[in-house]
Amino acid sequence: MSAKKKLTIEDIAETAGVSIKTVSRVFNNAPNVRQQKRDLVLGVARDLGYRPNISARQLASKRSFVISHFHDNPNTDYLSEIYEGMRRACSEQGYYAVAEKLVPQKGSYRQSLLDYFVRFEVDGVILSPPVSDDTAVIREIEKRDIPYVLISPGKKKNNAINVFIDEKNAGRSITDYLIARGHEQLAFISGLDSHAASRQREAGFWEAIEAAHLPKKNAVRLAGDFSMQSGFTAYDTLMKHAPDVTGIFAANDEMAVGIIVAALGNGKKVPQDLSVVGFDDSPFARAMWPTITSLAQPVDEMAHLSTKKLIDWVHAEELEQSRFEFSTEIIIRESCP
Amino acid sequence: MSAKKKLTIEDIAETAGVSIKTVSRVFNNAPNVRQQKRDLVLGVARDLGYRPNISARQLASKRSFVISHFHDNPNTDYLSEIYEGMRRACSEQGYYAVAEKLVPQKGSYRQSLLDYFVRFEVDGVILSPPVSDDTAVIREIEKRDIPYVLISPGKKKNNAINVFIDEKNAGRSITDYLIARGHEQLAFISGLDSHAASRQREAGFWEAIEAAHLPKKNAVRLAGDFSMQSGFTAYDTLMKHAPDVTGIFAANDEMAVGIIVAALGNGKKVPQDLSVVGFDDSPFARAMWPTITSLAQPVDEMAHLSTKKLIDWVHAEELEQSRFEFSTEIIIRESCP
DNA sequence: CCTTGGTTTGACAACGCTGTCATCTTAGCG
DNA sequence: CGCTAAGATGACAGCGTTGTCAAACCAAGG
Repeated sequence: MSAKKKLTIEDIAETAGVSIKTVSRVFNNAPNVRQQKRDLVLGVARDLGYRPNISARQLASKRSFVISHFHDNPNTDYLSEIYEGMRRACSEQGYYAVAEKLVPQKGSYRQSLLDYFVRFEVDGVILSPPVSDDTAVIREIEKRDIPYVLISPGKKKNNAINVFIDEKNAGRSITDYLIARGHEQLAFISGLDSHAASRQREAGFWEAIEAAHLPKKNAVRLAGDFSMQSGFTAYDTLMKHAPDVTGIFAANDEMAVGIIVAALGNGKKVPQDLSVVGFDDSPFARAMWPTITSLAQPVDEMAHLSTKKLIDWVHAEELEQSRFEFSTEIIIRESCP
Repeated sequence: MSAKKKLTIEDIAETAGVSIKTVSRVFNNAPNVRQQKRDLVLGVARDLGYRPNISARQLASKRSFVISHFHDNPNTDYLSEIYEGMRRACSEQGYYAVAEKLVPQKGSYRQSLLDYFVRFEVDGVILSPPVSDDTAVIREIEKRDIPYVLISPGKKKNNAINVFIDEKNAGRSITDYLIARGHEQLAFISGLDSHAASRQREAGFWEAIEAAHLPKKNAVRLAGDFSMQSGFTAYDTLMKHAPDVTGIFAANDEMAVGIIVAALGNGKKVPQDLSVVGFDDSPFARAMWPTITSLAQPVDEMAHLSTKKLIDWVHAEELEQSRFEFSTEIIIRESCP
């Protein structure tokens, strides 16, 4: 219950017997400080429980210590994971993480971004789909020389941090998994063809079929649109045209739910009669029963790493590495154990 | 593409022909400024596009201009809505909205909160369930005299802003709706009894039955646990013991999904043979097909209003009104049109 | 027309930090 | 052992606001 007075850089400087500037250098990881002093200052600061005042830093350095995530994605689960990853990285470095939903106008998020820039200052920006594919937005950010991250962009940019997974490879590996579980009659339920990701996942599917030397006729492709209902419908079609299929790969979890519901309604047991795998590891995959085996992106980790690299970039004024590919993980659950 | 130099309070003072202090007063809505000057300053500021520098404000005023939402709720949809409501209110007043997930230790979020307070300064706090029921957390916040909001708290506090809905009334109104649609044989699927909200919703259910003068035997209650699967199971029980039921009220949307899936599998048509309503208006209610009629809380609005009131409180140093009850809305969809 | 006391306005010193630049050390070399 | 250049350290002036307190103004009463 001690009345902890607010510590300033001067308190630290005084008890460490150095100038405030040296303390400042230590806290900014500036070069040209003897290791011994660095340790001394750090020790004193820790003992006293000192933290630099963000506002004063901002004011003096003209930096904002704010990293902003611009998005427009209805998948709140995805957004939350990104936010959490950002928050951790920011918190480690004394930055603030903020998220802003952009509103499209005439097909671009540009105006919405400009509205934001009038009001707030940011040191770094993170863009997630679909904003990460808005060239007008990217242009505005580059014009201001703000370091930025593109999460899963349609096309990667060299002067930005790109974080992504290999969609094709992911489709390949989950199909490999189905095959490894003994399935030889497979089906792929596609999402909307306009989504590049769906097409790439499908490419992975066919690659796996080929690699396993399964005859082409053992595999079918059905068109879906990412909705539960399209999964439901796909099941009917499947029973009509390829009733021997035992393993299904749906391009997202919602369609997997639809398939399972249809199968259950049709008296089939999942996974005994029919195994199903999804994609995205969404809340649906966890809430459905049987729970759904699904392919997960390490979204939190992607956000964490890229935020860290972004802050490094802010400090270094130079981009070191521009591409970070992440590997995916198959979350094994009841629908295909 | 003009190189817009950064404006300071001095620029405004100069072109308005007043002192910087007067400009400051205007922007802080301080008393004792002649209306005429106030308008003059505001006009000049608008013309030049001036915005006060947040960091300088923070530094000089020792306020942080940060409102923080502490939570630990897996429902990201709910969190996102809160964040969006906060963000709008904050943005209107030049505040930053941040969200922080607290981690329980030994059953309390206290330590996690303290860790945060060591690192950051906040002007106001928003707590949502389950954090809003952690008395140790509330004590820490009160100890620091930080204005705070409790969203849907178990017990309301007089020296805090409480925002909530009347759960019982909500249960009543959605049951009324079922009855109004002509259903006379009803069932309620409960959630976990440990959740006060579930019990209150049920109370509303029975109140509606009584008000409609339906015989008690026309209504049954089945125990669920908020999971999809428990809804699925409940359906079987229902068919065994009360096959005449035509209208079901599930205490949340996930159980409603389970019920519908079971019914579809059983060859029943929803809503023709069986009507189902849920609660929470979650993403499941929108993604399922048939889409699910559900009761929605105005979460965004609740967050927006309470954030606004919270900021008022920060400025006024005094709490005006402590309770804000919100009314709910029935979102009519296909499962009970 | 002068007081009086409240209202309005302004001058100036903080606020806690970083940038700049000057000064002091130190290691390396002839 | 002295000289030099690079490295380490410090003094001090901002950064753009608000708080404090003093000064100027103004209306009303005597």
